[in-house]
Amino acid sequence: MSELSKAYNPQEFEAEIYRSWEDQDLFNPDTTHPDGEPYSVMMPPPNVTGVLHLGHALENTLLDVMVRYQRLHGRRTLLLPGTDHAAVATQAKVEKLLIERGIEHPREELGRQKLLQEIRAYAESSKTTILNQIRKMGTSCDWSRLAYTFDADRSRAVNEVFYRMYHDGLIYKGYRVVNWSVKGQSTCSDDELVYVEREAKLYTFKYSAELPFAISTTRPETKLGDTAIAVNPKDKRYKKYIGKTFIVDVGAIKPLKLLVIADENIDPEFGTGAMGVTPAHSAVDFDMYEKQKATGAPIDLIAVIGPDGRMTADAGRDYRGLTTLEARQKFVQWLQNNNLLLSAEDTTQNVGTSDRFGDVVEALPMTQWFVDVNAKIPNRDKSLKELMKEAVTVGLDHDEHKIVKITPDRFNKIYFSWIDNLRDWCISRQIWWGHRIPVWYCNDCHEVVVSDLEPCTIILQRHGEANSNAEDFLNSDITKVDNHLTETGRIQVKEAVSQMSKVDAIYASDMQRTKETAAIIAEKFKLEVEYDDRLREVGVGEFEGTPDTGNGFNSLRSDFTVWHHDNPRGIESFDELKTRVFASLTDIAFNHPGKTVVVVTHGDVIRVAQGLHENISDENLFALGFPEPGHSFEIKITPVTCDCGSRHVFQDEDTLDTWFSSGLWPFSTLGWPENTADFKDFYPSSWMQMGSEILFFWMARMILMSAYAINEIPFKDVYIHGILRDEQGKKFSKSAGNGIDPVVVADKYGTDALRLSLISGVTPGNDSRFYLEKVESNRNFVNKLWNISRYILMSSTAKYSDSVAAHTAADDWILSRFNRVVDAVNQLFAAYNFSQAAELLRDFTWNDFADWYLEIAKVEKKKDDILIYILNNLLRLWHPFIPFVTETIWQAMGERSSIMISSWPKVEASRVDQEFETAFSVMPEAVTKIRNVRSEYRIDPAKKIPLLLNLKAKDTMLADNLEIIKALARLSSIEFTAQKPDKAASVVIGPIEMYIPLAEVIDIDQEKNRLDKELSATQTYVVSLKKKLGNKSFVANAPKEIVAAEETKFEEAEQKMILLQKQLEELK
RNA sequence: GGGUGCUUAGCUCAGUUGGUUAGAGCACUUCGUUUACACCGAAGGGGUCGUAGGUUCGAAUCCUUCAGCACCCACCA
Repeated sequence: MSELSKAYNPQEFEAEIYRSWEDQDLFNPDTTHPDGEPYSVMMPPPNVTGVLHLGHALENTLLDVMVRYQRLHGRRTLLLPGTDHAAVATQAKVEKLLIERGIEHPREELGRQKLLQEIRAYAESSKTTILNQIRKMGTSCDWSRLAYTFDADRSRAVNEVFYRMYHDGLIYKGYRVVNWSVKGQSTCSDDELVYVEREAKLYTFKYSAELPFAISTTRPETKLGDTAIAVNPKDKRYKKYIGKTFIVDVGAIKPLKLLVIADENIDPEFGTGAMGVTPAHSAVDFDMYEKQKATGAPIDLIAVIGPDGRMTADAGRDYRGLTTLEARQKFVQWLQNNNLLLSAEDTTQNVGTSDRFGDVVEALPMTQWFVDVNAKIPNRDKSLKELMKEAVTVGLDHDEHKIVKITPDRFNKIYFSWIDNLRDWCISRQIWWGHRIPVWYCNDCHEVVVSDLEPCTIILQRHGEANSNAEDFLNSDITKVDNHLTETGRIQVKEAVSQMSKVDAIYASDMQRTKETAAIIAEKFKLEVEYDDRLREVGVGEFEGTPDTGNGFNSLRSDFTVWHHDNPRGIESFDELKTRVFASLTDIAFNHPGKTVVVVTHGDVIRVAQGLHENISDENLFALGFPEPGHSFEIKITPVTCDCGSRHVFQDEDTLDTWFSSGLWPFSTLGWPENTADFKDFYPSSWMQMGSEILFFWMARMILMSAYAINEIPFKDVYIHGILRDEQGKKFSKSAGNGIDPVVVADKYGTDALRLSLISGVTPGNDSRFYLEKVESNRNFVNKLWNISRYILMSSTAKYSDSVAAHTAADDWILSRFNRVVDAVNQLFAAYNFSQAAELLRDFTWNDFADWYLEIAKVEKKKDDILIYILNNLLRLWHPFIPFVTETIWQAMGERSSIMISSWPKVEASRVDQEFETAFSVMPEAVTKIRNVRSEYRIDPAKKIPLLLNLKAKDTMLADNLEIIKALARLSSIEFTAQKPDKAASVVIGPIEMYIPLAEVIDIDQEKNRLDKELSATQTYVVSLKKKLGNKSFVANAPKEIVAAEETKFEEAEQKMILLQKQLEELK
């Protein structure tokens, strides 16, 4: 043991320990506790492209503390790790990077497949980073079950739920007002909006001079699309106009027909009390539009703003093509010119901005996919909304086992109010990075096909560089077998192969260069190559052997119309090429559903292949790019057949809201919809944990999805944590520049210290602060524990035993204390008070154990077995919080298997004796008081001094433990006396009087002063107790125990007071 | 506009169903190389628990008022 260094150096151990846990497969519940009671937690998946920030570090710590605690209890504990593809966030991020690289319009310039490829590549490389950072935090998650919201298994779950919901009538395609990000060219959900307060002008105007009333707006330009005027039905001023239609011409393409309608929500006090209704550009107004439609007095809907953020043709000749801001100025000017503008007041308003793209979101009417939260689910007579409510109140189907318990429970209220205001959930997005909506449209009969079939992933691999590429000549003649791959080409292919992980089949064009390419791939995966002549390069006709560049083939084909349907100079027409390529790939997809297939082929074929199942014109299709030699594209083709028998379909272009897949996380991670063993064992999960900010995004959706798809709650308990703030209480953010990288902190102070710091001060649902002083303090503690262990291991030879015998009072005391601590820690864990549990342990470790018991042990000796016993158990209590240092010490103690899979200490109730603990407390008290006197009289700490005790002390624990007092207070002798000596400092503890003869340093005045101070404090106390006990109501009403306790306190205090008075007397 | 949380020592926070002379860590003061630890040890100073009321024998704790701070929600056009 002597080789342990004086200070604990975490860098020396942490990485190695984590590796050894992984090597022993200790995170896998099947390895460690195959027969235990299951306990499962799904890690909230961080974004693939993210880097670990303090929030993640906190989550990981909380999860890991809990999970290690459960594992120590012998449960079959699973912490399942994963990442989220984070649709919008990731695409926005990669697009930004591409723009920085000079690609100004990534979507237009790269096209769908190529952009997806860029995003995928970025996501994959980034994923490794965050997963390694999670390892760094010491998180004990089972890497063998790693999941990703965008992998094949999770995609399957997504499609399955979509399929079911669609057929249950819960998913519909509708034309409604949605939130539209012009910058992102996509919808976003209500929850993805960030409201920003900004200055605005509130304009009040009349549509025309004839109109009897004015309206107010902050967005005059939208008024070009107004179709109604809403007033409060009780508003006397306007009542008479309700039902009337006014025709006004404000410059839009045609005069506006404005119907005056009644709406309860109109506040007569606001503005003029009349509101211009713009159904196309306000969700609220759209509701009125729907209502009017239902009541048989429909109003129009005129979209005056388009998806490009500019005014449409319907806005009128003068406005068409203007930005909204330009249109606003113009319209206001027009109002002014016509004397219609009554006022323009400054005001502030909250505008919704896109969470990810940052631009102000427009409300636009569009056809999108929605989840209907109010429709009854077939055969269940309940809506999704109702299920979401049941899950946190009475339990699903009134089953009390199916209740999600939220900690802290005040979040229930917030959750309910959110549900009450929930609108149908817009789930379609126009970005490309995400789960493609599993809907196809038949090109032949135009029916909609919704399929739950698994897609075939096709890697379109272009052959490596061949002679024809290197030397620039065209080759589509199959008989020409001397066109081999070049050395460069072979290297390209080998590089490509190294990127492929799982391949189930290989198809290839039967030309020489593709054959050679396919052979290299086949070799790695030990597969036979299937050749398909439909995958050959486009026929170049008369141009065989001529250069690819220049005036030949290329210039001929530059006019698409020439060869679209025809074969000029013998070249293959686009129609022929497309037909054979689509047919080949369709066959492949139908033969390999759910599999990954490599298709080795040529540039033009790959170009065309991208159009399979896409609604894209031939011209645009041919305008797409294709990869360089040796590179590849990946497409997914689902083997869909329309009811009419046609396979000629194209897929809906939209992707799903990322929260659709996140909502499935609790069960998609376990292999659902397969009824896997994991799903049976670990579902519903035991605990879920999240920040309050994603309560709605995520928790609500998980409950919705689980209740719908499985009729089960996703997790039993959900723990809401707050966010971390800096020392000033500010949020950590890039813009504020106050970011702290947890990995850097872990490197410097150790992961254990970081973990302790993260959870310290954390209480359920509340924010907490994080700063480096905290980490430093915890680093110090870790070092303290290290040194406690070092001392015990160096000085003791005992072997650990479960049963130890107490020999002295100190032994009984520490064992009683220890067992009480275990009990208290258990209770704190049950209440999710991790911070307090750690604090309690720290207090016990540092004060009781190190400062007192260890010091006593140096005096009493022969305590090896108890020291080892406490240390061993203490390490296990600490392990969930500080896994690395506890494992390091554990191994140093000679334990063979990991502390991770040891067991949680049991409370031995028989060891607990609180009365004894109280009686023992006289010991530290006496020592402290003597030290106090020494300090006050500035006695050299090294000098030993004598002590005298009054005879009463003989009846206390002091008398039996004089050696301890002597050593800890550095005394030369202890004797009993009936009389106070002269020139001595005196101290009172209960009935005990202690005298320290200090002839040479004693100062009567100082001593008087000292005693006086204590006496007056005691007197005040005695008086207050006397008063309390003199209060008849108190004695009559307070519980007997309380009164008795107060009486005891009074007697003790009075006794002390008398003794102090006596001592003071003697000084005079 | 509605809602939630917070306000306790210089700082960061504990304080369980109302009953201890209100606690901890950091910081501060004084002292200290006694062979586990200076990332340490010893001793000490420091709070009328945001304000004003109320309930109670008894309030940091329960109720009400007000103030400040933070956050969430909302269609004031």
